[in-house]
Amino acid sequence: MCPSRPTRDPATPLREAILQEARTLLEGEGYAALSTRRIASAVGCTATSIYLHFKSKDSLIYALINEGFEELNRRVVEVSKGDGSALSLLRDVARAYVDFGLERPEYYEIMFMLRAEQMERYPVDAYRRARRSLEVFAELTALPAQEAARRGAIVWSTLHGLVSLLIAQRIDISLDREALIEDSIHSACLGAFAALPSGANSA
Amino acid sequence: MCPSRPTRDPATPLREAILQEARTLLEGEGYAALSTRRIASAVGCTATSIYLHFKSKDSLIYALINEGFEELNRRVVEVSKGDGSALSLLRDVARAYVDFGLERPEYYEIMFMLRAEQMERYPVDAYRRARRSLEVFAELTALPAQEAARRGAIVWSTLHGLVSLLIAQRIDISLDREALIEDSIHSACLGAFAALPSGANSA
DNA sequence: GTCTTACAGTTTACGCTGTCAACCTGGAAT
DNA sequence: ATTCCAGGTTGACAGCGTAAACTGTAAGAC
Repeated sequence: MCPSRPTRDPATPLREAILQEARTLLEGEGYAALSTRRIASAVGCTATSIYLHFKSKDSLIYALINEGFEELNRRVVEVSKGDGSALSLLRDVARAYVDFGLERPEYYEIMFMLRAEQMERYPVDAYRRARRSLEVFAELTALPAQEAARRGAIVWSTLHGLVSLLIAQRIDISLDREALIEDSIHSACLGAFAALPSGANSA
Repeated sequence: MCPSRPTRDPATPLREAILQEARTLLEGEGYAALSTRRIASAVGCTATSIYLHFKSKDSLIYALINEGFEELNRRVVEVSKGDGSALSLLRDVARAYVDFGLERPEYYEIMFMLRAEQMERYPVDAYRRARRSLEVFAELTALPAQEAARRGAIVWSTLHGLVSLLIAQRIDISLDREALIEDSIHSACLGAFAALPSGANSA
């Protein structure tokens, strides 16, 4: 009758409560603030209880990463279904990608800026699904598979460079941010369609 | 007369020995392996002794970051002094940047892929020097300052996207790596000189 | 109605991290 | 001879991820 510890709401199962708190913590204080003990104390359980529902801290993070990919995929695929020229569609999709990164920087960070090597192996099937957004870049080039894959990678890496540097606040703040984004997207799309040197050695 | 602990060589001062061991550890096992206790035990002193020579672990890392920037700057500035058209010079400089990242991935990681927010404030003067390489991108465009700065940022972010994704091994390994690099560099240089939408609102 | 089993938590503990405060020690200066 | 100090050590603290052992409780079987 005198619960010294903040007993949690038994209505929502613990797994969901943990995920919810992890989301809150990630969005509010960033990846660095995500610790099993902080999640547990906010949720009202012990740190080790998390391991009853997640194999490891990494696998909990992967659950969040998956949610991020679901939203990114949803946004990108939706925009890719619009009408217009391939170029203007690609531009819209690129814009959607950048917007996602800037609107949900904490999710972008765990999805794309975490060193993969030091994390447990990302489940293979999840990985396939995760890359869906990136395939859209390739498909929109309407090129043969191999060439398209390379062009898609170029577009993606260009946008990723922009987003990751903006998120990390490494870009000179005196620059006109919106103009930079617009120009970068334009440049990325150029890279998708322009004549490039390696055109010769594509199968 | 029976030194149970591996006594260090008193010829080299401790500060240099710590730095040397940090370099070795970084290059051999990556940033994640850099811990004060590992450095100390390899050097033959205690972890707290590191704080006699560095304000914090972060400031030790900054020393390594500075070394990285010195090498990058040296490479980039050297190449930028070559002769050839602005476009071909920019391409060479871009190549030098990418090569640095791929040849010294551990340094590239601490220089550009560490989240700055969670680190102590980077010393301002050091920061100015650090960005020297990036200014070269801007200068080579031979445009008015503000426009050049934006174009330089576009080139940089494009190359950074490529390098960081390659280092993190996030790019489909079935892609022809060399062709991807070549095309990306070409695309980045296009972005420096092509007509871009925001040309109107540059002062 | 009691015994068994399984689940869903907790407690405790281990080894790791960065860092601080207190202590020690040898040599130079007074 | 005494003092001072630079340059080290020891020990500790708070935090981390996580493994092992323990506990309470609910459902099923006899």
